[in-house]
Amino acid sequence: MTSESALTPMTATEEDFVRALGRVLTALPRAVELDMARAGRLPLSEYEALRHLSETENHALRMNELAAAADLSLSGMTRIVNRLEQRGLVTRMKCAEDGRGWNAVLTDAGLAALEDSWPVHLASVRRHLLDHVAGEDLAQFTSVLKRIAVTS
Amino acid sequence: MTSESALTPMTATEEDFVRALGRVLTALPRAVELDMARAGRLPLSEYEALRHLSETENHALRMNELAAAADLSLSGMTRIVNRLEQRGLVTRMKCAEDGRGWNAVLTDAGLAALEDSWPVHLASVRRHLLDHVAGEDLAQFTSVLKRIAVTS
DNA sequence: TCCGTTTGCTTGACGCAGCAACTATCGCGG
DNA sequence: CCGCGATAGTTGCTGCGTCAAGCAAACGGA
Repeated sequence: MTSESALTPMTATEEDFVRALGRVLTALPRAVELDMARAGRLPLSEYEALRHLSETENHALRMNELAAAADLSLSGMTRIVNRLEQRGLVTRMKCAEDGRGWNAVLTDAGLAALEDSWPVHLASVRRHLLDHVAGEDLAQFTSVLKRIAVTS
Repeated sequence: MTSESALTPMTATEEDFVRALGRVLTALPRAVELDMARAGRLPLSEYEALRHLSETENHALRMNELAAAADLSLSGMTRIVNRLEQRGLVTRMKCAEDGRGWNAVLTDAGLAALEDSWPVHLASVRRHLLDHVAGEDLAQFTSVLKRIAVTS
């Protein structure tokens, strides 16, 4: 962010690309969120949290791991887990090895809610995203996306 | 969203792609926003609003046009313009042809703020995004992105 | 010309996420 | 074994953006 560099303005192609991406950035999560809401399923943030839990051995994760996995601040994740806990989809269990730590643990009801939601989520992602990239080189896209996501 | 279809689960490639995109979706705007904040410049939402205004003939847009351009709800744009107006970066002028309408008009101070911010914005976008797609086929990406963004 | 509907915008209430500040625990150096 | 910095997590505060309700102007039919 030092301003010593020349700062060539964007080319028309770059400009076009950035704007198109910007539009996807706002439109896509909104569309999926809407589909989930309309179907009376979990909001995306909660869905993602439960999904990450469901993917571990013991259906449990430390708060900070969960936050990192979901790309959320720790405080944000605290509030999500609060909500989930109040509805019985998750339990908090003190971490045995580290007295400061807490594990968010998926309950049976949580797993059920996740399984109830995933078809809606999948259909939405298919419709809004995957259907539009059919026939493209997904691996190529993925590698580019990963490079982008890596940056500070 | 009708559940009649078979709902094939994602392949590993698709899964990977969706996750990578998800990460960019959250990380990229956050990174740019942070750069702007650290440099003491405009937040992204205000920057975009001013930018859209600056791109018109008379540096003015109706509220609903501005909201649509920025992919924001009308009420959201009302609040942004409120903020901008309080700081003198924008003025509201009653629309001549339609008594219900208001134009958001870029002031000199607004233009100055925009010009002050754009190098930071550009550098940030270069660093977080464009640098990582150098040598790729941007036009191809753009066309895919546009297809995605179109969906309901 | 008058009334009902539609449109443009604002406001109120709400929920969400982030940062900063705080508490509690850990673990290391002396 | 004490003290101190680092780490885990929660809470207060704030800003932002959405939806729903409200208000005012415009339009269109009778």
